[in-house]
Amino acid sequence: MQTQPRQRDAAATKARIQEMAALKFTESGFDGVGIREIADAADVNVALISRYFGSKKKLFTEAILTRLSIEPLLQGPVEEWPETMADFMFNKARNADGIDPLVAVLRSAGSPSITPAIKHIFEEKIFDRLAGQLPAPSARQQAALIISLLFGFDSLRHIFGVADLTRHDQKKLRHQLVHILRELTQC
Amino acid sequence: MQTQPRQRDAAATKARIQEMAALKFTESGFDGVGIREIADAADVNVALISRYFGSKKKLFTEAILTRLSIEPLLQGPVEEWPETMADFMFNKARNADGIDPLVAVLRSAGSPSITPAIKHIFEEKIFDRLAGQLPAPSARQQAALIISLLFGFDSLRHIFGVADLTRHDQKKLRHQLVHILRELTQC
DNA sequence: CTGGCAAGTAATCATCTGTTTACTTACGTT
DNA sequence: AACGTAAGTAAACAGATGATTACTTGCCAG
Repeated sequence: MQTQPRQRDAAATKARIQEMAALKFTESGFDGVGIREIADAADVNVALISRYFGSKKKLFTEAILTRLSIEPLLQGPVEEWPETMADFMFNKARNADGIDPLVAVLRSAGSPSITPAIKHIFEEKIFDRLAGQLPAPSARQQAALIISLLFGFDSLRHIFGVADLTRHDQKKLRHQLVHILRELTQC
Repeated sequence: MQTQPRQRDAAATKARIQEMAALKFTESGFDGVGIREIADAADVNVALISRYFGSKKKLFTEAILTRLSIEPLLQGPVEEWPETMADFMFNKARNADGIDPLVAVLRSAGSPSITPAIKHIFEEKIFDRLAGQLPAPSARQQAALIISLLFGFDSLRHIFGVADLTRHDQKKLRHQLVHILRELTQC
């Protein structure tokens, strides 16, 4: 029995690589996955990764960093942001495809080769973005604390898997989170 | 010219390895450093690492995880904790020896081989410890949010190097941090 | 039908990984 | 002074890493 000759579609192949890369990077961070692993998951030859993306680093940038955005949290008026943010944090079935750029970034915090890129994109697309939309005078400090809280919360839940944050009766926790976020967006 | 014959002192050598390992792990996380790099920094033969610590993983445990403690934050009465915590976060010139277990852990979040160990030690020595000392009814949720904030704050400052958190005029930021921590330890 | 370009492949590159081997040599005990 | 234990060393292990090579093959324009 001969294997079916592969259909050729560069665009689709590149997209498939990017998708599986995003998934794998989410699961294991930048250093935790090899390009062979990604290639296998995408059912693609290893050499194509270098061909289409140049390097593993650039693949990470295209697959993860470009998906990083705080925009979903800034819908509606400022007063509603705490609720929106809490929802976002708890509904991190987000795409249901297992891809989570923030988790990928947190898991890649120890990879010296990409932290500069992370820092850059992060300041530009997350920090400045949030600080710019906050009305209050000390917007930058507020933004810093808000993001600290959300980042740390995500770390505890998804990276270190703290049980108390993973439980199902999260009403009280959610309530407290909203309360604190309200405090942080106002004062 | 012949190199001086090396003095022999197993205890001192082991201590030197552990110290330099702690430093290197702080700088680059678990996957970011090779044992040869650590051995060179400690001016020691690579094989001695395996001999004295068994494996890189165990070295990480002994060098980093055992130094991880929340105790310094829980001095004095609960009312003073916010100040103490803020101080601790800002004074992270801590030992001045460049070793920072928390940073090392954050930078190692993407290394699947040690995250279970991190999680265990962390829940035992950080989370349960804090939750147990908080007086309020929903102590565990509060503990979770406090640690989220502190972890995220540390990430932003030391891993992603957000400029606004690294500045020198941190009075206002410190004030806000204390304010939020007070809110988190009381309500 | 047929060239040619581009998509896909297998094999190999050099380097690095953590760990272990067999060996040499320093130091305390007798 | 001789010896044995243990500290330290150099070399090599086997496997994985990211990247590149020279090659085959599918597909579309002419």
